[in-house]
Amino acid sequence: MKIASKYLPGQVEKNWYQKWMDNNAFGSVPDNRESYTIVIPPPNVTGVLHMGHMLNNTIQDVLVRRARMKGFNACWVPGTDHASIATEAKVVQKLRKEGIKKSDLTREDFLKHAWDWTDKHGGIILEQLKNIGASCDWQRTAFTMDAKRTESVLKVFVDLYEKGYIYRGQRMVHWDPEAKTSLSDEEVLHKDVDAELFYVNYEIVEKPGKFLTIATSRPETIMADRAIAINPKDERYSHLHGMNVRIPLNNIEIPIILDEYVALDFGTGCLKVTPAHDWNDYAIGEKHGLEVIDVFNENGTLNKHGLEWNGLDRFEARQKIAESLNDSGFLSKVEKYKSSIGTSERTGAVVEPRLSLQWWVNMQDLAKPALSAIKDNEIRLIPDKFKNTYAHWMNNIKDWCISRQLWWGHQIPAYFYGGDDQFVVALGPEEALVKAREATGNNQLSLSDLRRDEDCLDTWFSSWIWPISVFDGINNPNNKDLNYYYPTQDLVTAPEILFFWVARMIMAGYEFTNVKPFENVYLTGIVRDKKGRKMSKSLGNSPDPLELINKYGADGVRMGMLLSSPAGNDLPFDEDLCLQGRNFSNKIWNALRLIDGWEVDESIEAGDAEKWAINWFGEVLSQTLEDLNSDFEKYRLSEALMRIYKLIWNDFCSWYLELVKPAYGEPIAKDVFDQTKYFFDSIMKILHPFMPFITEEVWHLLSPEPDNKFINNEDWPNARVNSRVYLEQFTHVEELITALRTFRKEKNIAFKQGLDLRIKNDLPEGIAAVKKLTNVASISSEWLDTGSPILAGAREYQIILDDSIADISDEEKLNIEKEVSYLLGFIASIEKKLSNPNFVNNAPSQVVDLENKKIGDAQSKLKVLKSRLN
RNA sequence: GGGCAAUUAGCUCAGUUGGUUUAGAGCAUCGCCUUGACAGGGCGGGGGUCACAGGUUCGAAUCCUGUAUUGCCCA
Repeated sequence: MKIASKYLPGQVEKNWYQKWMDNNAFGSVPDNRESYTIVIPPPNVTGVLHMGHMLNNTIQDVLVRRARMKGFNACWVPGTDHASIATEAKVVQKLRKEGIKKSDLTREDFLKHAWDWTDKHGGIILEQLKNIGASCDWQRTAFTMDAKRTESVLKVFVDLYEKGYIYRGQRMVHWDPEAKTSLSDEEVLHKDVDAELFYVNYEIVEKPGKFLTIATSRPETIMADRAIAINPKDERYSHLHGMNVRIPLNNIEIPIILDEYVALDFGTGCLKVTPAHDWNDYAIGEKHGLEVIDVFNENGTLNKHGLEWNGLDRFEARQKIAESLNDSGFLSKVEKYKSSIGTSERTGAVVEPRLSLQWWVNMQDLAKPALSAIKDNEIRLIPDKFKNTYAHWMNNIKDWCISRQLWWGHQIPAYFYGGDDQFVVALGPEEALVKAREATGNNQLSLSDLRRDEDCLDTWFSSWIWPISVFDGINNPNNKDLNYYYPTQDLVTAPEILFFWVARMIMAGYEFTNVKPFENVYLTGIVRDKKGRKMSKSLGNSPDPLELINKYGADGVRMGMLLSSPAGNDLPFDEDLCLQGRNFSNKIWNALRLIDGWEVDESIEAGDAEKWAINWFGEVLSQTLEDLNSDFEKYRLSEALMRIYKLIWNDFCSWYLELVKPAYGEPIAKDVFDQTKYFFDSIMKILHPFMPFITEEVWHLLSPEPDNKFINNEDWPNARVNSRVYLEQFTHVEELITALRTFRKEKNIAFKQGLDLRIKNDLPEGIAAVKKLTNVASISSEWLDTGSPILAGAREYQIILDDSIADISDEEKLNIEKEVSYLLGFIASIEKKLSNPNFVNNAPSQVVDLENKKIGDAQSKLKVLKSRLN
């Protein structure tokens, strides 16, 4: 068969994925093998594949494929997340473009639009995962808002409510004026910005004409001021204790109060207290019994308290009000200063503190087992540097605000039969009615008297039970799948969602199943561009993974990503790495072409060089397999891949194949050929988790297997030998070969011209290999004074040359002199060490012996080099 | 502002409890070679006072202290 000289991944990859699908190659059902499970971090249902997914899912695929070959019943569960706020924002935006306002729609109509959108765009990302080779069990695909998952979420809500963890409370929350919803603490990102500090004068009521100056960054909220606070220790203001001031613009009188919280050195030392619009002011307000006046509407515009600025956006109002204060003489100055503001993780809007009635989960007790699980290594974090951060967060955990003023999500299963505190929590309306009748004692109550809570749940309230709910373990505890696949083994995700998701899954795992949800958490880094910037749509610096796949093949891109992604470290992505991956595919392809072209002759015997090569490579392979086990144990995937890369490119292609390769036109001995195929087969298996497509293709071409048998179902190769005899011999073989190659180069001797090699001592092991790779024509131990000396390691050789080229050139001389001076320096440094009595007396004897050996070796080298110069 | 981590070759990273030659790998770079697997190749080089300053030790990239820079988390 004639195989193309270049490997073209496009069609090969499509063909194999189709065959894998046709044969349900990744399907898993419980059997008597041990299970290995990964649940996918569900991407947003309407999302498209970006580089972060590419990295994350490639890692999962490597782990799953390897587990499959290691004999586990491996199951990778795919699925998507409804992504409440993100999806709702997208749908609102899309409707706006069509001229439809969300506020004009009923909940039902809006949800219909949202489902249409989901049906249209949903699942695209799962199809894209197939392009990268993801070996998911597609029959288990789940969605956080499908029937089973929805039922699970409601059950969990009811359960936690009945246990007393969930409560309703009027509290300060983070408010996103763009999405018009509350947010959890975790959904708020803090950013440093350049802001302005406005110095505003408030007239002192008891001293007309006298003013008190306060510094504020938010003049638009002054109408809601309910006090001016000063530190009781602040002597500058002690004469004002007990007095009042008048708010500019609305002339309302408010008291001057004393509170230790006020910093003496910030601004003027006077703080305007606006309980409705600042977390700290709220606390001060509660302490001093101040009224809470909210000047904003839910979309961040000013309301009726905003006087003439009623209806104006908060930022515009800030400028206008500052101007107005200035015009009326109340503004004394404006200063620039650095400030930190909270923004919504999803919409980017600046969040407002807002007092409102929300649903909360008390986290104190849930956090306890989750904290000790990580602390006691019952669940491993990889890398473990995140343990501290995790512990810190868990120790300072606050209650979780789970209600969102959104429609796309799981509607809260609470039913009101009266006012805000008259409700029941139930799985459905009928059950709610029973409970409501019980609660009221009114049997006349009907379904139409019940009003379901309008809000829906935080997205993470469905994903925190994901490892359980994908196996339907909430609805059917102890079902066969759950018992078999759960707890799962590895979770692969980004550190950014360690608290959002991972910590909460651990809590949910212990709370709802009494066991941990997974054994290990592998935290990937963030994919960045060459300049170190995070890849994002808005920067336009994120390559499209699918285009990369077109260019380099999925295998090439997978390798590119994995080559430089140690756990927990950011990945500075560089397309050149994919190029390296593509080149590697081509290298493998051409090794196959070489073997494919060999003619086998059963009647010939393997030569010494070939025999030596087979023994040597057998040891290299075994050694690599051992090293790989330890790499995987430590989740050092980049190192594992690099190890395989070097095994294939250097050991297999550059050394082994060159050693067993028959001369042009000559046949190869059958046992050498079979051994070579066996080695090739093994290295394809080892590489398969990383580069699934080319390995599948080559494996099938190497020894035809039926199309419905796949390399991923083969056993992972075992180390066959544990000796290191040939590995040790190789050290000197390599030294000698390199020395001879260098010699040829320096003397400008063509490879075709055979060398006459003289050996001083015994014939080294593996000399046949040296002979073959360096074209040594004759070997003898007859030592001639006229021979050109060669040094390989610490051993001496000679090459006999015609007089015409035997003399050393100036260039050679220069090289030798360089080496001599290096050795002299080296010897001096060791002599210094050895002449130090403290070293000789204190260091262990092996260390001292070693230094003596070093010096001996160096001296004999020096001797040879000097003899060459004469 | 508080906490955590990092700093080793042009780039990305290894370097296990301090001692295996004056620190390794891949990529990049430079030179030479290349009609019988592969220029998407082969061979051979060059390149680092291990961020800086102290300290502990016979011995420090490795341990300690401080400084600087960067990143992440939290407020």
